[in-house]
Amino acid sequence: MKEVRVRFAPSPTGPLHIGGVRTALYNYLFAKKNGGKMLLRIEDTDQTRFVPGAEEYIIKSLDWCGIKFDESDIVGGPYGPYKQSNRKHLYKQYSDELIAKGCAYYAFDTAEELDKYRAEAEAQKKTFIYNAESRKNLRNSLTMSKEEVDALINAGTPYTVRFKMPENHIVEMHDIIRGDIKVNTNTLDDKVLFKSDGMPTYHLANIVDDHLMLISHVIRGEEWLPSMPLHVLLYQAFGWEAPEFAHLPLLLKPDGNGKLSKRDGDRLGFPVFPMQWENPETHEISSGYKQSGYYAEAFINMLALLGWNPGTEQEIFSMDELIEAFSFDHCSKSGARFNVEKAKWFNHEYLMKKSSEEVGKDYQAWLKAEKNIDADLQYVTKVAALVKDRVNFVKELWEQSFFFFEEPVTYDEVTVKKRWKENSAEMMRKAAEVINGINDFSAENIDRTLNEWITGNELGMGLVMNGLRLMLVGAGKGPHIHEILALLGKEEALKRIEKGIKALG
RNA sequence: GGUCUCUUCGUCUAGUCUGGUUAGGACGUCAGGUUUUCAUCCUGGUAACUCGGGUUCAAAUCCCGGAGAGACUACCA
Repeated sequence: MKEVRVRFAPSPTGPLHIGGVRTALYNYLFAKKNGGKMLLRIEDTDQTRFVPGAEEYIIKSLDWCGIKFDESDIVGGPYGPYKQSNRKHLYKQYSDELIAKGCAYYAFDTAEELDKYRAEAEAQKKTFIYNAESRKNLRNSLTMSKEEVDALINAGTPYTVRFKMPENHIVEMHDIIRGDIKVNTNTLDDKVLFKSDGMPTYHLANIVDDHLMLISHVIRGEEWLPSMPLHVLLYQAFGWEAPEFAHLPLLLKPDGNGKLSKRDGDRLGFPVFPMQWENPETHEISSGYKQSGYYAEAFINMLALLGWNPGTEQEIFSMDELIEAFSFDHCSKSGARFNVEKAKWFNHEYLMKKSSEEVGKDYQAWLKAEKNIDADLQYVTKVAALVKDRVNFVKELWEQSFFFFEEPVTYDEVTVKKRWKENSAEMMRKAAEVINGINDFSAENIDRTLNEWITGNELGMGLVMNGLRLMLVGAGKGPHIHEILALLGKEEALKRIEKGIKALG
């Protein structure tokens, strides 16, 4: 097998959404699995759709995901430049070559004229197609004399170059995921290859660049399947060997129908973008996985399993494990509906696997940023160790551990009603005495001492423990009492008990 | 409308090539257990082969036909 070379080729027309990230991921996994190269090519042939910051956003996002390129304008490479606007000068000769070979022709129809034809056809419930039939009646180099054409071009008349689609020819193609596909060229149209603004269209630039960059496998979304015949025909017209194709299933909306779009995210309460994006024009902010608290590893793991499976029951994969396991044999053909709950579960799994130190560090930063609390790292790490298994995200840690950072201000009404009995106050005074008497204030020792005291005096475990919880936490939740006591320290604990007794009486 | 693609639990999917499974797993959900609390966790349950024909002793799996869904249908990618 020849060297595997794949590319991810986004258009910088906005932020990359998770479908695009997955396409990049599968390209990356396939390349690495096969010891090949992965390159990034920016396809910015449409100058009217340029969005400032989009290219930088794409690069930063993929970097966060851990998808690294072997060749790009950033890291360099022997086939650059890797941005099509910087390759502009390359394309015209190929368009000329096709015309010389009789595979393409000049067309002088203006955009307005074509719009008019489409509107007229639509009025009769028909579709206007620029093809072998209609091109006979349109203004192009197939209907005009050479002199006429030369005169128009020399006069600077705008023109496009169109592919001359062969008539009644069956294009036989093979897709790695979908198998054999046949299409009759009569259903296809004469696509524009070269625009009147001097830029190639996607179709031309894509084929030329893939050829020049020695791409072996084209791995892209299913939305490209309809242009596959044109692309195959272009390779044939040039006399080039075509790469292999793999068209990936689409990512669908979690509700309703259709493919996932940029607007779905914040409408349904989950991000569609890897990282937060601010629209440079409207300054509207779209949320991102990173900012929502997802770990990149969890995000990638979740995305990898949307449309691919290992064939085993393993679900948690590191990037290296994904590379090892990846194969198109286990890619599905049908679109995958995105599921937020499962995404959260993945993050939960990764959060549990992380060390308390790591989670503690993130939580410490969160506390500073969100609550303006300067917490000691050692202390936060201990808190994280106690509660990290209970949440999906670092930001949810607060809900489970706020009482380690601030004393209770209110006491949960339902819990008070249920747990605070007539003799509770008296019991808490006694408990405070016992706690005050503990010298070795370790969780184990507190646990033992409290247990001995309660069982020895037949006081009722629930009465004492639930009462203490109310004093220390202000609610009926949290880790074991002895753990809370040990972390809070004797002084703080006693203070809270005293305060609680006063408050609840 | 036309062309192409797709179709297994609510969702992601295994199984289809090489017919014979109690159609498996995960998320969700429900129940139970653990826990002095809440959560986590553990155990169990729930729930699917798009429909109709055909071939066969036997069809999710092979064949034919319908239905539904999606993508594309720009001098956008």
